Amino acid sequence: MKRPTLEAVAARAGVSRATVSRVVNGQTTVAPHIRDVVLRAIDELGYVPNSAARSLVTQRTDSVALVVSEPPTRVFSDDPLFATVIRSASLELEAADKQVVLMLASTAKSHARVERYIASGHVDGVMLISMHGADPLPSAIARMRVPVVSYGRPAVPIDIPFVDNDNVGGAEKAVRHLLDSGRTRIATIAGPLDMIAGQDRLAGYRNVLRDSDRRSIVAVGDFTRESGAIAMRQLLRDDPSLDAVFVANDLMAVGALQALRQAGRSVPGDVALVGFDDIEAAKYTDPPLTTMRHPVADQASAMVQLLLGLFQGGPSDPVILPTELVIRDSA
Amino acid sequence: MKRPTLEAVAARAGVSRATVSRVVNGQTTVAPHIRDVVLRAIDELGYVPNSAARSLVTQRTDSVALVVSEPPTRVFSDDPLFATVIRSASLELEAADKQVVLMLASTAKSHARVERYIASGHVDGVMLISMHGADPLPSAIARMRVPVVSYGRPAVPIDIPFVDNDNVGGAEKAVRHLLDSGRTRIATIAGPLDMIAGQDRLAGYRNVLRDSDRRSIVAVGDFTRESGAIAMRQLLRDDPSLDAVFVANDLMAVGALQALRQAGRSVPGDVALVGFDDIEAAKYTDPPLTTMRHPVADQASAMVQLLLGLFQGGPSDPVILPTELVIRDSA
DNA sequence: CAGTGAAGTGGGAGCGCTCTCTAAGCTGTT
DNA sequence: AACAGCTTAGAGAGCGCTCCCACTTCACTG
Repeated sequence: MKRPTLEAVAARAGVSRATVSRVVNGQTTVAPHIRDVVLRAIDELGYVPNSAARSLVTQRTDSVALVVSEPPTRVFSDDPLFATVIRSASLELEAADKQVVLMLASTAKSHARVERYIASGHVDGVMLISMHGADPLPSAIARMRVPVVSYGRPAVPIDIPFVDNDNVGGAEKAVRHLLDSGRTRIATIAGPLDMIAGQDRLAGYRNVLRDSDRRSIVAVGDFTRESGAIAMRQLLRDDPSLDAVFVANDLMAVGALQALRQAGRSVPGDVALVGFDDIEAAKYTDPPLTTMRHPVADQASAMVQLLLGLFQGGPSDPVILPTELVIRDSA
Repeated sequence: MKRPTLEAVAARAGVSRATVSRVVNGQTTVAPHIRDVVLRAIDELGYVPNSAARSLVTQRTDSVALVVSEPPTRVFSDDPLFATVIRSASLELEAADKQVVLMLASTAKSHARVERYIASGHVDGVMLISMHGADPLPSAIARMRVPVVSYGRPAVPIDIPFVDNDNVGGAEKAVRHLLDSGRTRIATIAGPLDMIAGQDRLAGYRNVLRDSDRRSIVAVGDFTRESGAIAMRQLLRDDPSLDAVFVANDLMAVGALQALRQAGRSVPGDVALVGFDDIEAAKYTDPPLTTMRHPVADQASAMVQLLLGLFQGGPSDPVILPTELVIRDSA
């Protein structure tokens, strides 16, 4: 009643275990008629290789971990990003015949668990999604002898390969667009500075303003809509004559739009607004939001490809994907 | 340079492999001072048990598969349900020290892959999310000798334990609420009839109308907003004097609301509307939607508990979770 | 003081597989 | 006819672990 083993198949086919193994693993050094006999025996017995036994000897598991090191509520509910990443990565890995083990690492306890799991050789590699600088997990995992890639540049300077979108360049493009359209007092609502996306987008903004000798006007939000509204109100107090704002993500831009309307400023008449991310809602705001689009799904599959490459001794150079200015009505 | 084994720890601690194994697995039949020596050796060597070797002999893997048998785009983008289920199930499994292997099974090819994976003993159990009747995967997996539970009652009559919300009872409650508030011509926009949620909610509607000797007026949608609008227009043509509609999900209800407005009917003045699911958007429609709330996260964790129970010979009785009428302004 | 039993430890088999090494069977060349 | 050189199959070791069983030790009982 228990599952058939290689041994059983070998007995039925009248060959040795080794030969069956060769057939199962697609080796060519088996005579065609023997092959057929073996395949029939496999079929009749419903044989499926035992993965534990196999990986015990091969030292491979054909599965990789997708470690999401963020508070669980944020992960799914608030941010469609994660869903897209998971879906895209899953699909890409499936094509390579690898399994995805999803690990949500929010608490210290689950961190320990993740580390133990990875250390125990359960997975061939790790894909890491961790957005916050204070997160100890990336360094911990990087120390292990297992291929790791990161979704997004790690917030602490550790040497693990990553795939990121060009946050700096994207921000530069956005701000330059505002300059080119004749705006002169350009403020920014930055994201949280413990996140790379927050840092880099602010850096891009500063780069362009510095090059054009303009003063930067900065308020900091935390990537939520509410914080965008609050920051916008603060900017209007700080510099009532501003005529453009680069907002580090669309969610905050939506909040900013709201605050601007309440303050009686028209967009883009009085104030031009450029967001970042091109989320779904950006199309439906009033006016529709000009924003920087970056390819989330592509980034996820690039991450998978990077990891798969690593398995075969491929390069570990970071991959930076371009962003694209989507011009709608707000700027 | 390679990972230390039990043998190495045993040598260092000056004991046998068996003793180290006992310590690692928390058995109590080890003298305290020996225990300490072993623990120190483990720590010094950085020993972590090899999971493949362990599961080869124990026949357990401590991981379970979460198989999502739906088109991949639907899975995440359109429906926050999946995200909630995945999050809730992950959290619950983590507490039980089990891993989640996420498998998206959309194509026939990936079906084969999922079956092979499960058959190969990679996981101790399977949680299945499959909403459509024509899906062959539930039956295929049910045939294997592995504990399986389903999120939602399987659309085909196969004998696998499941956790579902009370779709029939919920629909009954909703329709009864409409009756109780004095409505007399109550129509319904049903969901797709190859889905259990579609079938059951329609059945609940019919039950109540039958008992109160009223004629049922049915249009069928596919759970999308557009289909809700279309169905609503059709209902208005079929029976212009209807004064209430039970809509099988909120997304369609949003569409219906829109169609009613276009047709110049006020809600709830002319037509009362009750939805199902209590999605986020239901709060923000105009008027806010009266709807049936069901506990998605609870359902997911109940599914996990059911599966964990199965591992220990627990009951395989279906679990049905109650739904709750959330009265807002539309009815 | 022998006998019993509990507690603690070690030996060794074996989980199901892969892979190296060896042996056997061919073909083809001189 | 003999042997090199190839292809193909089998034997056997071993991956790292658990767990059964046997053994030793020591306390306690009659």
